[in-house]
Amino acid sequence: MAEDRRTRRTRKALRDALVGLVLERGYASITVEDVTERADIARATFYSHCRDKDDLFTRLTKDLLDELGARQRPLIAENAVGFTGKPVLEMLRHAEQERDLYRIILRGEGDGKPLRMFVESCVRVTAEEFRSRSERNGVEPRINPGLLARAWVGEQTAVLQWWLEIDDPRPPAEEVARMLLDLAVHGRYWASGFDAPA
Amino acid sequence: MAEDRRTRRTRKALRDALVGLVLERGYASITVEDVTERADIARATFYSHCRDKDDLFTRLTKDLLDELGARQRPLIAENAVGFTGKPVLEMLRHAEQERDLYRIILRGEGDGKPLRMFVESCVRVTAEEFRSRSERNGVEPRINPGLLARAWVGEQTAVLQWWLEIDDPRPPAEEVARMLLDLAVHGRYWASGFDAPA
DNA sequence: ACCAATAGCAGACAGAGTGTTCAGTAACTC
DNA sequence: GAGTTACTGAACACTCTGTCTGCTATTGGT
Repeated sequence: MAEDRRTRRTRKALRDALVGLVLERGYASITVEDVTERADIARATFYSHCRDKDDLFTRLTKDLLDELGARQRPLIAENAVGFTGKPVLEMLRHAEQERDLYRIILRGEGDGKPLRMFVESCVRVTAEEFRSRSERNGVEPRINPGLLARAWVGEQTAVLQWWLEIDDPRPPAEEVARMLLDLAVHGRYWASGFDAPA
Repeated sequence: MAEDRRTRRTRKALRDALVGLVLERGYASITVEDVTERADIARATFYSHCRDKDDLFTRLTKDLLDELGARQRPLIAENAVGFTGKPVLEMLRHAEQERDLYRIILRGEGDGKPLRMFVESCVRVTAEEFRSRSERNGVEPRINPGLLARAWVGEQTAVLQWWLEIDDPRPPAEEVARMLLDLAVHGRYWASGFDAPA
């Protein structure tokens, strides 16, 4: 038996209501009643789906991460050989589709819990990617691998957030991915316009 | 007339109580009464100092940023010539002194508002630094300057957070600063152990 | 087309937390 | 020491939470 149509409709309505309201007014200031009212759902029904507001937000985040993971997985294998930049590009595309949910997560709504889930998930993937690339190419990292992974994820996350908050003519995902790749390969010094390392 | 001693004591107690509690239980789950109880202050007194919990947290963040700004300002001028890495090092030192407050801000507590204040402040400083360095050295950035500043701040922030959450033998601030500088100059490709750009 | 299962509804409930007020008491500054 | 000011403790109405109730209407399976 597939999921009941009513359940599907309700979950979708709750999701849209939460995302929209958080985007407009901020997570802390919205009540469960605000959500149910916008979703056009009885308050009691809310509680038959989630324990509370946090629980709803956490589920949405988890689903998003699962979906992102599924889309990135096939690209990560080939990326382990050289830097293809494909996993990042895929993330940018996914983020553009799910823009509003990404925005509220990246803003740190919900006391940063969803953001931490997001970052942790990226770090796991990245650390594994780095490790397998090192091994495959027989090279040793020159700086602390923990720091390296965090730095890269931090860079991605910050750029992603910046990019998603631009609303009118956003640079295309491909261009942003290319800039991130340039930054990775040549460093910030080069990117600022300098030619030789200090 | 200097600030009343009672006021000073109360503010300090509120600060310590808030920071401690948020660190232990998370921002959303603590009440004003929790704070006043730990601070050993009447609840009414709380409201004579701040409008609400958010207001208190925001003030603490603002004060922290002012202090950080004051410490970095003299170092930024000389950094505009070459990359000295001194402003970053100063931030690391400041963060180590004010570790717990930094930690809760960086975690995104308070729906990420303090974190956004922090990031925005860093971006302002960084963008200005980049701009003046370009001008002084007659070079043009090779990639979008907005992205560049965000990426650098994102990297710093992520590393800072990672570093502050390590509790036992934290690598010294100087070492972390050096790694960040290496990353900036040579890029992540080099840092992973590869020799030549792809 | 029907029927059992189940999702959703409206409304009521106690309990917790908020933000304000106020008269009384202590501590501080000068 | 006198006058000012900060803190106290208790009470207030209010909002939001999370749970529970009996009732209704959709739904998926056969």
